[in-house]
Amino acid sequence: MTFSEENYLKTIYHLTSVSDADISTNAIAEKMETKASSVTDMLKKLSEKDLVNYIKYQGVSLTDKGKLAAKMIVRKHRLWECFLVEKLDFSWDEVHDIAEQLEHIKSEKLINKLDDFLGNPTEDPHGDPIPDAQGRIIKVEKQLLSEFEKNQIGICVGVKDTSSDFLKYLDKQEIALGSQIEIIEKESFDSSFRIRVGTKEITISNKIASNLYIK
Amino acid sequence: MTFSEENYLKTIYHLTSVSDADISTNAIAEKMETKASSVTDMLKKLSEKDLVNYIKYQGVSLTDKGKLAAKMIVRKHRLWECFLVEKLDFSWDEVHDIAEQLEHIKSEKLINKLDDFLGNPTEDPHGDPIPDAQGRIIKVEKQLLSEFEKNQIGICVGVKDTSSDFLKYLDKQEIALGSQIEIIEKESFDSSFRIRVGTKEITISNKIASNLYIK
DNA sequence: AATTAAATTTAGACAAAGCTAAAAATTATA
DNA sequence: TATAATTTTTAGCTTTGTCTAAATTTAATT
Ligand SMILES: [Mn+2]
Ligand SMILES: [Mn+2]
Ligand SMILES: [Mn+2]
Ligand SMILES: [Mn+2]
Repeated sequence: MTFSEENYLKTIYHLTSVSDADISTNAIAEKMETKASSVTDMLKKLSEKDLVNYIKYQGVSLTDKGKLAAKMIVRKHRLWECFLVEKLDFSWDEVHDIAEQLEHIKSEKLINKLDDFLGNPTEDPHGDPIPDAQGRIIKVEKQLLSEFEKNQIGICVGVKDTSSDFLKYLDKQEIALGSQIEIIEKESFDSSFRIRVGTKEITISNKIASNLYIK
Repeated sequence: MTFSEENYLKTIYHLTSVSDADISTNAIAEKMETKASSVTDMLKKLSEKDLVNYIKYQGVSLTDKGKLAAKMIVRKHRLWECFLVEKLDFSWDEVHDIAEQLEHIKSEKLINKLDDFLGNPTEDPHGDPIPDAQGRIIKVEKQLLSEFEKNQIGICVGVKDTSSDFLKYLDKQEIALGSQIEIIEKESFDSSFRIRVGTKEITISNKIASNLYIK
């Protein structure tokens, strides 16, 4: 499988996890910053290899084979992110681009040994689940902070937006995975929040609250 | 720089280290298991980028820029091999092919952090030197076992042939980097050797002796 | 020196993956 | 329902890196 094929599978996998319905050509093109015509070409190719179910004009979905392949790429991506953060001391906003490269390294033995070396983690540095060697995922119950109400208390367990900018903002506010967050006030006008993180009280916009997963 | 360009540079670098003279198109083709015409095409491209000095029909050599680039790829290859052996517990005959992939990962920060994580090793699992971030190499004095004479004693510090088959043979004979080797007898008829490795006495062919570096 | 052999380059073709522009199908709207 | 807007596909072209076959250059041998 080529890098490009792997990237398409991964993108379809990620789009599926949010919408559930069949994925449109344009949605893939937009996410991958490529042209719809290129997507069509690749969908034919993936369909030929039985990795996706593709009907002209109707969108695509992953076959079981394609889904497993996608999960293995996600597994590699997230394990490498763990390695970079936990062993090489990278910060969580620096690892994604490097993992985008490392996820394409082909060696089952390597990834399984890496998994063991890291102590078989179930989540990556952004709180996202790591599929095991069989593609199984441990789902963790979590809600967006924006769905919380006044006086509720939770633990930050993940981020929805994993952009470097957002992660650096969280660092600045001293919000990390494991931080306790208490809703002090919810402003009805703009849906912003007054929250307590550890000992500090801060105000965050609704956009921020909509990208933080809490349990 | 593409994977392919990197592989050509690396090949030219390795061929240079044995012959010193300009490298021929055919030598590159043979080493890379490709066709001479493909090599010619790539040499033009590398020459255009000032990575090699290339004169039609006359062979190539690396420019300073090309040599440094090649060294950085070799650096990555050998550091990853160290990682695989020392941290992930691979054996020395399993790591080359995986390192062939990992050597193309682009991130200076990654490779320098990996270097630190490994304790800044100067040699890879096969006894080959690891260039530092500036491309400097610590040369170690070493001779082929085949050049040794009766009664001489030395330490195994490297292998010339790094094929899996040869490395597995050495494992079987319990010869590893650091093993003490004493020449008991040199058979003049076929240039085979009777040697002592640790407590054991074994006979090795000249071909074996010509692929073991001793200090 | 002339001829032959070997090495190297050129010419032309192909597959992968991308693009633009035009055609076709689907969806939305009047 | 007919028309317009949007989405998707097709057709044709480009780049990268490879190949085969033919042409050219260099090296080796009479
Ligand atoms: Mn990531
Ligand atoms: Mn992640
Ligand atoms: Mn190697
Ligand atoms: Mn090595």
